Amino acid sequence: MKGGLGLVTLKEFSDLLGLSPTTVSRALGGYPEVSAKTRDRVEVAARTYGYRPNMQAQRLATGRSMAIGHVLPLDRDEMVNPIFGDFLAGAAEVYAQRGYEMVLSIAKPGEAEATYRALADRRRVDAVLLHGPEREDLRPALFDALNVPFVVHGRMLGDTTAQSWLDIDNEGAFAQATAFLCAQGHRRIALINGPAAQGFAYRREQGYRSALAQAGLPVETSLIHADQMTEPKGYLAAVRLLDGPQPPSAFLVSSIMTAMGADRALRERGLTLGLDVDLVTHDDVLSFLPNSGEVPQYTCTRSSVRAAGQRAAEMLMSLIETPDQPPLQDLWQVEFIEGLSTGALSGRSPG
Amino acid sequence: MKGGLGLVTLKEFSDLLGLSPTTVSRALGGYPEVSAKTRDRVEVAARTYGYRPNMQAQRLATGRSMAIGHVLPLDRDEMVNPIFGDFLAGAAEVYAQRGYEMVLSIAKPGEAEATYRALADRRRVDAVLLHGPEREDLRPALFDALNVPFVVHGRMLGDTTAQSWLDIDNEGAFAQATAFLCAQGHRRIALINGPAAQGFAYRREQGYRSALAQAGLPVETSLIHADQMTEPKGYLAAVRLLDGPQPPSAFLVSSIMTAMGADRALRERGLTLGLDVDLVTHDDVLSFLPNSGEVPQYTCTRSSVRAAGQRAAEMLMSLIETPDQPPLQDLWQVEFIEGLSTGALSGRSPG
DNA sequence: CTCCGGATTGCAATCGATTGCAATGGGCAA
DNA sequence: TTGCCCATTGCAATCGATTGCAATCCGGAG
Repeated sequence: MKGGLGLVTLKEFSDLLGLSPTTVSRALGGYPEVSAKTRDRVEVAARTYGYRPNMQAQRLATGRSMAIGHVLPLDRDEMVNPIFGDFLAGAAEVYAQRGYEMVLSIAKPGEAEATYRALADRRRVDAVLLHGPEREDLRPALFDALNVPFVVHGRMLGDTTAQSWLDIDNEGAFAQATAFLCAQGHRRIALINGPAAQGFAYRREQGYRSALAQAGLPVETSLIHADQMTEPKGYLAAVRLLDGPQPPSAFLVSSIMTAMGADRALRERGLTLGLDVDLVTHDDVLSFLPNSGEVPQYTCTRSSVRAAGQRAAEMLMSLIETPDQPPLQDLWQVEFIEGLSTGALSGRSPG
Repeated sequence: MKGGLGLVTLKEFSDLLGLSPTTVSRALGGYPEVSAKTRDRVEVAARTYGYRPNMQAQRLATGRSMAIGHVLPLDRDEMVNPIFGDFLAGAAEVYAQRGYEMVLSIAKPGEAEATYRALADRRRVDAVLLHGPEREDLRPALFDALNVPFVVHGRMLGDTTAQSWLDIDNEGAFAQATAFLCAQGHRRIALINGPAAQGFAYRREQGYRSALAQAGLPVETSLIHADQMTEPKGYLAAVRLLDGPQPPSAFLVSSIMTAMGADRALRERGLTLGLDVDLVTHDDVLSFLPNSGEVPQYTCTRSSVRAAGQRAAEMLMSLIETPDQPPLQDLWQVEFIEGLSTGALSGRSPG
C-alpha cells in the first residue's frame, strides 16, 4: 500500500542505512553534529531511494506549516481582479525557492473575515497576505489577536505605522500624472478611478485633487468617476463624459483595462488619443496586457504588480523568520513613461 | 505561549469537559456512537472556547491532507494566462464548501514536472489539477506512478480514455463558428488562434479546417495565426492580415483579449465590425472582460471558465472520495451567441 | 435480584517526523 | 596502559489528533 516512488518512512529509511532516525533526520536537516561521512551517505541514499520526509509529520513536529495564506477577495459583483494572477505568480516564485507553499482561498464579499480566520485559526499557515485593504478593515486586528504575521498589499487608511505593508505611492503617482497633463495645457481633466471603497482609489483621487489645486484648477466632481476597472466600465465612463455638456480634454485612468474602454469610446467618436485627447493610465505591467515597446501605446505611471508579489513574499518570510522585528514598510515610487496617448495640445505627439 | 484565541489542544479541551479525547473527537467528527446529549455539550463548548482541531495533527493521523494542488504554468515569456483567476475562483469556491484547501504553485517552462512532483511526492495534496495540457505531456504518467488522482483541464492529445478531464468542445465550437461565417457568405476567414503547443488551439484549428472543407472552401495557411492570446498579439496578427495582399473578410479568434486587439486594428483602418468585417471570438466569460449585454459586443462561442473550475473541483473531490471509480470525463458544448461583430455581408447587423 | 446486550465512553497505539539528553566510541595526552 | 574529552550517535518523549478494541453503564427480561 505504500506503493509508488519515494514514499518511505524515516524509520524504514534509517533502518536501511543502519542508522537511527535521529541521525538521518539531522543529516538531512543540515545539523552540524553529523559527521561529513555519514551526511554524504545519507544524502546519496535519500536521492537513490527517493526518500523525502512526510510533510504533515514535519509540520506537526516543528509547529511550522511552511505555508503562506492568500485570500482572493471577490468584489460585490464577484469579479476577480485581474492583477491577482501576476501578483500571485511573483509571490509563488519566491515561496518555491524558499520551500514554502501558497494556500489560496477566495472570499465572497461578506465572508472575508471568516475565510481568513479559518486559515489562521488552525495554524494552517505561518503568515498571511492581505489583499485589497478597505476603509474599515478588521483583518489586521484579527491577525494581531491570532498572533499571525501579515503583510498588507496596499495600505489601510488609518494609522498604519504598526503594520507591515507594501504599497505604491498612489497619491504621488496620480499627482505627477495630473501635473503632467496640466503642464500640457489641459484644464478639464477627467478621472476614471477604481472602486471608491478601495484605499488605493482614495489615494489616487487625493493626488489628482492636490495637483489640480497646485495648478490653480477647480475640482469638478462631474469629471470624477469611480467604478470597477474593466473595459466596459471605462467605455461607459468615457461615453458619459464625452457626450456630456463640457467634455474633458484629457483622461486620467486607473488601469490599462479601463484605458482600453475609454480608448474605444474615443475612437467611436472619431477622436484619436494623443491628437485630439490625452490620456494617462496606471499600468500594473500585467503580463497579458502589455503596454510595452520603445514608446508604449499609453502614457502611464508604471509599477509591476508581479515584482510587488515577489517583494511581499520576501517580507512575509522575513517576518516569519524574525518574529520580533519592527514592521516592514515599502512605499514604491512609480515610473512615469510617456507613450502615444499624450501630446495632443503641445502638438508634440510622438510617432 | 499558547496565546491567542482558539488554540487549545484536544486533550486540554476534553479535560475541560470531563470527557476523553476520543469521545470529543467522535462528537466533533459526527460519529454515530456518541449520545445526542454529549454531542450537544461538546459542540456548544467547542464554539464557546473556540476549539478547533489542529489541522497538521489531523492530517498526520488520517493520512489525508485535505488539500488540492494546482500548478499555474507560465508560458515561454512567463506570461500568466488571465483565465486562471476565474478558474481558480470557481474551484476555490467548491473547496471552501467542502473543507478543502487549495495549494498553488507556479512552474516556469522547464520546471513543471519538478513542481508537480514536489507537490505530490510528500503527500502535501490529495489530488492535483493539471492545467494547460501540452502535446507531449509527462504529467499524467507521473501522477499515475505516484498514485495521486488528477483531473486535466483541457485534454491531452493522445489516448485520453484512461484519464479524467474536463474540456469544452473546442473543435465543435470552432467548426460551428466557421460554418456560421461561411453561411454569412464569407470566403476568406482568418483564424487568430492561441499558441500552437496547446491542445485546445490544435483542436480549434481542426474545427476551423473541417468546417471550411464542409463548405468547399480551401484552407490558406497564410490566414492562420497562432500566438499568445493578448491584445497586442491580436492587433499585430490583424494588421498583418489586413495590410496583406488579400485581406480576409472575417476573423475567427480565440479570446476576447485577442478580439480587442483585432478590433483596434480594424478601427485604425476605418473598418467597423459587423459592417465591414465580421468577427467571432471565443469567450471564456472572464469576470473582468465582460462581453455581456442583451446583444454582446462580440459574436462568440461562450463557455464559463469559472464554471469549469467549479466542476473540475467537484470531479477531483469525487475521485478522492471514491478512488476506484472509472475516469470522469466532461465534454462541454459551448453556447453560440450572435453579437454586434457579425452581420456585415448579410446586412442584418443588429442594433 | 441477577444477568444480558446494546449504547456510550475510554485506553492506548498510531501517524512520521523532531529534538533534549544520555550513551557510545575513538584519539590523544599523561 | 589508562583516562578523559569531544565528536557522533541513539533513546525516548513529543507534537495533536484518530481509531480499533476493551470497558463501562444502563434498563429491562427472566
